[in-house]
Amino acid sequence: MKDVPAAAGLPAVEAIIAAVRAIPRGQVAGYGEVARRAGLPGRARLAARVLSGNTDTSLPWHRVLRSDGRIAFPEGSQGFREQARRLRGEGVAVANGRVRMPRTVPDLDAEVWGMR
DNA sequence: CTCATGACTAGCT
DNA sequence: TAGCTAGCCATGA
Repeated sequence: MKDVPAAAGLPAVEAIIAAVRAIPRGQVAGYGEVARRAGLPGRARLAARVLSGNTDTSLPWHRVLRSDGRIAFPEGSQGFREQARRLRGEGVAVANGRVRMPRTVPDLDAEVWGMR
């Protein structure tokens, strides 16, 4: 595992931290999305690295998932269980290692009928 | 510079 | 939905 640059003042890292903090309770976001919001498009892996090195317990890292809505840890690992536990604690449904990602169609009818 | 390693993605089967 | 593959970014040996 590579170490995250200790310099806690790096803009990129801070931006990512801020982006993660910005995720509302009970909601989730992908690594790529977080990176993009931090002004770092295409740096999904950087976001992952930052989280892996993060130690701040107040950081809602558990709200960050992979693009397919799955937890980024290997199933059964401690990190995996911890993340799943925290998510459920916020009312997020976690089934078989994956989370219901906010599909563009929370309501199929509205989408089909062009209502919104 | 090249190679290896990730809490990653997107595309194809 | 599940597997595989190739591409990407950043870091360290």
